[in-house]
Parts: sequence; C-alpha cells; structure tokens
Amino acid sequence: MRIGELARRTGASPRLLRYYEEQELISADRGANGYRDYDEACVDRVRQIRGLLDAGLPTRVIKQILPCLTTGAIHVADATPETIAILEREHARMSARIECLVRNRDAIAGYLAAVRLTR
Amino acid sequence: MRIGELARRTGASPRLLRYYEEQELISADRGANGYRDYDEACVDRVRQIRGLLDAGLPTRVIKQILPCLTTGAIHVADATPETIAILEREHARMSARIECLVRNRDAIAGYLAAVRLTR
DNA sequence: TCGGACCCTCACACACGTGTGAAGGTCGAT
DNA sequence: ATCGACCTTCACACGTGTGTGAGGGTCCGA
Repeated sequence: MRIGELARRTGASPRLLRYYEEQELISADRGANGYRDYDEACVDRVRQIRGLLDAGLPTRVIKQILPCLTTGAIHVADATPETIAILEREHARMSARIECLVRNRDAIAGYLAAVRLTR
Repeated sequence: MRIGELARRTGASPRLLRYYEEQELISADRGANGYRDYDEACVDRVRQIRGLLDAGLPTRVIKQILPCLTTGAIHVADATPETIAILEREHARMSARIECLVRNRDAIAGYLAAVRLTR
C-alpha cells in the first residue's frame, strides 16, 4: 500500500511515516516511480510505534525494542550483552511507568466515582 | 526547604523546579530574601510530576489531574463538567498507555527469558 | 572581610516529535 | 490534454521539556 493509505489506517500523517522511516523504525519498498510501498504488517507496526511514542519512549529506544516484539525467537541469537542490558533497563523503566500510570489512573477513577456520588 | 535540597531529593534540577512552578504544578513560599521555601509535601508531588512527565503526559494535563490526587474529597464539589470530561478522557488515554506498555514490557520479558534459555 | 555555596531572574539554545509549504514528478479520469 | 489527487524531497518552524550561562544578590564560615 502507499503512504496515504497507511496514514489513513494508522492515524499518522505521511510526514510522520517518512520520519519514522528516517529513524529506521519502519521501512518500505520503492515502486518504479519512487513511491513507497508498505506491506500489511506496517499497519500494526506503526500503531505499535505510536503507542510507545505516546507512552513517552523516544524513537531511539523504540528502535531497539521493536525487533524483540515482531520477530519470533529468530533474533535471540544475535543479542549482544549491550542490547540485553538496554532491554533490561527499559523493561524496568516501563514497569515504573506502568506503576505510576496505574496509581494515577486509579486515583482519577476514585475521584470521578466520588464526584458521581455527590450528584 | 530551599530549591537545592528539593532538587537533590527529587532528582529534578533547580531549573526544572522553577519551570514546574511557572507551569503552576507546584508553588512555593518566598523568604524575606526572595528564596523559595518548599514544604515537605513538595517532594512527593515533584516525584509524581516527574513520573507523569516521563509517562508522556504534558504539564497542561498534569496540572489538571494533580488536584484529584493530592486532596481528599475536598475538591469534589468544584468539579465543572469540562473538568470531568477532561478527566474521563485522560483516564481512557492512560488506560490505553498502560495496556500498550504492559504488552510491550511483557514481550521484552519474554524475549529476555528466551535469550537466557539459549545460554 | 573575603570566599564559596547558595539563591534570584532572564535569555539563549538544544532535542525531538510534528506541522507546513515549496517545487516538482506520476497517474488516472474526464 | 488537462486537471486533480497522489507521491517525492527539502527546509523552515513550532511546542515542550531541559540545559547552560550571564549578571547579580544573600549568607555563613574561615
């Protein structure tokens, strides 16, 4: 599919899709006319990327964790110690983020419930 | 306490603490010499702020959800419909973020477990 | 009284994700 | 053949969180 359709289906602007490609988060074949040609899997991948960006992860980090998610156990072999260290660190950071978000979300839920009771 | 100590205890630079104040996320009394004077509760509050910032929430939103967390049911009364709508929307967004983070964190955990098995 | 550590404000600068617009190529339908 | 919708690259610009440094005040201990 071309960039416009991918944009429509993911909610990302074409500009952003090109940016993600520049950051090496996604890649595309090129038609004879130079147009990008994305395969179907890109839709989920872009959604994944946007979710992680929204959750505060920089593209630099997303680039490193994405391969562990899309592949089966294929890339397990070429895991350098540095990569593993990065993943462990990011795993911890994500857990911290989750904890913070859950705590605050639940507090908001509690507040909303209290507000509804007073009406 | 003064800004330096608060910075030390929260990991935020003095510059950032002044920025948070400018964004009306925290406030401080002023000594006769113009120095900011923070009370003890600021430590937790700043940690809260930094956690939410790291989780991708902008100061604008944090400013709106913070009051629901720190106060008891005190502010339940002055909840405008717009505020409630904002809170509901942010609650949903936070849930989405959490879901995304959990999914990806667990995938990373799975990958790390697989890597460890091959050694 | 001097030095150093701390505070103040102000302003410029950066990174990063994103928008926007210019200048131009491709392609399909009328 | 032309028009509109789509694509290309390039470049400038914005908002936001953060760093840094200038220029200056406060305060405490040697």
